[in-house]
Amino acid sequence: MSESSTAKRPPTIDDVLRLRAAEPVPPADGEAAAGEAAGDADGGAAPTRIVEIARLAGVSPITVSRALRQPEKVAEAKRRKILEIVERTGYATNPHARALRSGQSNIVAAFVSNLQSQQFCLAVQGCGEVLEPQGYQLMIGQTSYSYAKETTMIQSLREMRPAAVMFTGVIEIEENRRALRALGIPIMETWAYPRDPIDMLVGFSNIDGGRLAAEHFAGRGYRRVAFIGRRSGRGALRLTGFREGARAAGLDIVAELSVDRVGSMLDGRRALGELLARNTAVEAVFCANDLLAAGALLEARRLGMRLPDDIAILGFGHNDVAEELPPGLTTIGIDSRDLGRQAGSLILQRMRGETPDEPTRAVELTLTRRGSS
Amino acid sequence: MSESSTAKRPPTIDDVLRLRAAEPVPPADGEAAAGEAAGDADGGAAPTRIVEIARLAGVSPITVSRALRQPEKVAEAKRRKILEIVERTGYATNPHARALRSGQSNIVAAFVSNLQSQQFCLAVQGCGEVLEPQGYQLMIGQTSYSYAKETTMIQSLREMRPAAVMFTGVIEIEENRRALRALGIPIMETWAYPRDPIDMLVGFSNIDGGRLAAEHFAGRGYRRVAFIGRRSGRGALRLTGFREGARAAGLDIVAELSVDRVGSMLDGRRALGELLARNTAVEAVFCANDLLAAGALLEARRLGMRLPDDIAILGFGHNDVAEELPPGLTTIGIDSRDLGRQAGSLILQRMRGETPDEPTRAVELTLTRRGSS
DNA sequence: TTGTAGGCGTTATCAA
DNA sequence: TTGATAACGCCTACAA
Repeated sequence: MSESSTAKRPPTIDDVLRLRAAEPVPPADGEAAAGEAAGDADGGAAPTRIVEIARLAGVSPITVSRALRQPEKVAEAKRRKILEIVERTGYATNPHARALRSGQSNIVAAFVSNLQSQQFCLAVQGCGEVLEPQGYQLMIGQTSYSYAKETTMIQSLREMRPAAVMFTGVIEIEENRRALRALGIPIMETWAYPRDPIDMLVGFSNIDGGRLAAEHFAGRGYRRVAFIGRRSGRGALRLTGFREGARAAGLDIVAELSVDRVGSMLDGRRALGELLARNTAVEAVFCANDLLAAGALLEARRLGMRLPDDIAILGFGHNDVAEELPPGLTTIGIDSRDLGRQAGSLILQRMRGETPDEPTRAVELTLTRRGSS
Repeated sequence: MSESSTAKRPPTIDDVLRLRAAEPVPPADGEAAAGEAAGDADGGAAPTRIVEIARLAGVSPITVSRALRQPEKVAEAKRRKILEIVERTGYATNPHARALRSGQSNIVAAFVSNLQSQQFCLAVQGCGEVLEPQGYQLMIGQTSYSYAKETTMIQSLREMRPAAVMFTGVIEIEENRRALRALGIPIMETWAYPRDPIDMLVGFSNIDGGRLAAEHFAGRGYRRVAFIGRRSGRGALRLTGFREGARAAGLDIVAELSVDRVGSMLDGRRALGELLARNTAVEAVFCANDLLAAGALLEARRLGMRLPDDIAILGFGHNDVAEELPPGLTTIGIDSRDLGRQAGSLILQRMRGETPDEPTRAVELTLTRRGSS
């Protein structure tokens, strides 16, 4: 994009001004409190142990514990008094002591393939919305689409001892699947629809997504179509479905271009350039994700093509920035936040010892048509 | 963007196909292992207590503990043997027991203003890169630019008892600042340069950023300039600097448009439309963040304006998707991942009981010029 | 350099 | 419905 060079992909920097940010030098103040172990703040230090509450309430510690965890087992009056004291003093249970004794952590680990992905983050947010009000905390990690990293993270789960784990994806490596099962905690996979989820699943069929893309193209009257995407993971599934759909509808797949990275507009741009250079008279392109599609769309327009007449572009993933690009990107996707919420509520049920009657769920894929197709 | 309607902001959906994703129904398998407490997996269950390692190594538990935490205090041979056994058996320390006894958690809480922000996520990733190899785990929360949410989260920190906290922002509310100090743990603020950080800071001056914007416009010969951004938080600081710089350079600020949301292309688009409707003969617009700038840029081009001749646009934040938009967005920003790394290493020092000699650091602001200015 | 004794704060278990 | 007792697994303090 930089300058007018079109070949160079890493956007060259035309002009860089450097400025050492220097507001009037701040005194290295504020150090006072931090660093010490037990900051005692403003006098009214909150109690740190359950016995202190017990003393104030005139009951035994275990009763306070019950009032907090199983309120129904404590007499109305006592319970009210205890909770009032807890509230007033700002007492907070020590989660480490609790986890140690009960074997129940309040941490739920969430692994995203890529923290930069809007949709994955939305799913995690949705999951957090359900779990946090119940006192659980999400610990977020990134697998970076790397099996090695995934394996490392799963190892570290053994140390972390979370109450449950969720992934924005499915675990393919058998060894990792075994390791996860061995944790003996609820496991949530998402974003695909494998036959044999490890434990619970809120997913959708990427193959169906690809098929839907082909059907959409067929319905709009395009016949010469192409695919841009990764050849592994979900990209491969979307391609599989796209091929099936194309065959069924009698479309010609004139090219399948593979890219290495996920979420790269530049790769999409380059791939479209390459596709056009092949002179395949392609009419419509399905990109396995929205950022690739955004790159392709920008490149097409840069070359003076009109969408969708000269070429149609279809993305995947409901990325709202990409979809804003004129003339609007048609895209297939799911409601990621809702997926996250569903995942969260299943996890919650499982953590409570209930048995969800439907531990494997499918969410709806939708195609949103805009100007690009 | 939808259809050809230009007024409606929430992109209308032209056409929605629904498809119940239905791969061949998967057997609700995989349930087997999960749900139970102590999954005993494949026979070779890893030891869960330090005594088991001690027994295998023929030493006392405390020696194993030392070999793990303070290896230099254990004789070479014993240490090697112990670590070999730990490695081989896959023993993992129970973090809860450890935290309970030592008072040292291995959890670092990180709060981002918005999980959807590429730059904030990058900073968190950078911080994690430094902390994770040292055995710390990042727990990520979102404050949603809401003081109320911020207060709630800070409350929950009392329960969580992390080893340190980092924010992609600074804490303004005095009550929250007090509450944080009272935690007695290292606190890291970022993304601004206040005079009185709570504890540690890796930041930059948003005022300088605004000033830099004005200077850039002056240098390029624009005189009639405008601002689009929030009137609170960092947006307000950037505006302050922009005003100062404009005054110093003799520029006319012909308009200051405020938006309510952060990270909204639509708001940027609308604001630019409004600005142009005012007929102020504006030559250059500084948008307080890149997504606003992207919206403004798209709107300008939709109206057939050429950049930068008809209008120049300057963003803030180094968002790489926004900056890809033709003709390339000029933007001011920092290296967020590096900021995160610096923050991480300061936090690390503090957690180790060292006293960083420079607990308040400034990172470099850079202006990257592309086609839009 | 290694070990012994004991407690961190909570909750499971059993008894009243 | 409430309480006494003990134990979760580790590490601090002190001793050898």
